[in-house]
Amino acid sequence: MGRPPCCDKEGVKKGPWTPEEDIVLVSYIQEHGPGNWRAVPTNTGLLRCSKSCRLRWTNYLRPGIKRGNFTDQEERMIIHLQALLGNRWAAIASYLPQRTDNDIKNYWNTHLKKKLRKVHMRSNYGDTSKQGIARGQWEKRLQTDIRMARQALWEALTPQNSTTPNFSGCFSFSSQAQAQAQAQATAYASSTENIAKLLTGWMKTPPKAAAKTTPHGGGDQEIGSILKYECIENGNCEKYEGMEDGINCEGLPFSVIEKWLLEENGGVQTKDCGINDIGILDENI
DNA sequence: AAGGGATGCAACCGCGCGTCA
DNA sequence: CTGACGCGCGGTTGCATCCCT
Repeated sequence: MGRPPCCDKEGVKKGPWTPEEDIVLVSYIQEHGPGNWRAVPTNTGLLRCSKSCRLRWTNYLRPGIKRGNFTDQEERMIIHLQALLGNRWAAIASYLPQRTDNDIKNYWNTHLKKKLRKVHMRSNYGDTSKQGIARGQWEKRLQTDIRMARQALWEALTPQNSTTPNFSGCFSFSSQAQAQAQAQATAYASSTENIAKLLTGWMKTPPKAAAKTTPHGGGDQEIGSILKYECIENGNCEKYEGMEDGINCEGLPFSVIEKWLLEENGGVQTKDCGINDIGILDENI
């Protein structure tokens, strides 16, 4: 039953990628654009399966990926989105254009899960007489928020409501959040100097095909992808020209869900609605 | 300084979905 | 209609590094 694995051919290399392989892959994609992964190993001579090539590109070599520590905003956003969407990492990643789904998944599994469990234990065994009231109110509010968000999601995905802003995965943060995110963005680093150099050239002249093909697929993300190139070129990844706070990257007002998700990410306050208050995620921890 | 456990992350695997002949 | 194929996604694994004793 089931399809035979795509990578069980003899002579197919597995394990960590070497800088040389990276360069071959990047050069090929620079020339042909991402996509048609089946053809990549045969055309490049790489002893890797197509899947492996795609994964390496989308999770590591693709320009615009931010590596390094997650910001508080990103962290909270992941927590909110995980509560809302579950383990749909690709969907969550679409809200954090500079992060890959794999990165987010790893971060959740290694950091956030642990953190939330810890916080939850503390709240279970600590003095909850005061917290109980606050938690009850907060949970009520969150439930309402989730209902609204689901409604918004439903509306956004329903064809007749096509005027609703879609989930393009692109936000404009408040100035404080921007400053922080921008500072963090400088943490982007590639695995090797060579690749970084290669990508520098690549980013200066992104091929049309590359902008067309998205890392996660789907029409909405195409926009995010294109804007990513713009932001790389402009050197400003948080806010695009003509964008204002409260306006998404398409120049449309935020949908309910976007507003909700950003409400507490805007640097207004972080005390009450940080992860310390997340208590309904037990099934996911 | 050494070694053993814990941690983080890149990469692999299997499955589902969409497309096309 | 159906089966093959390509791609994307989520879960899992394995290895390198870190940290503690």
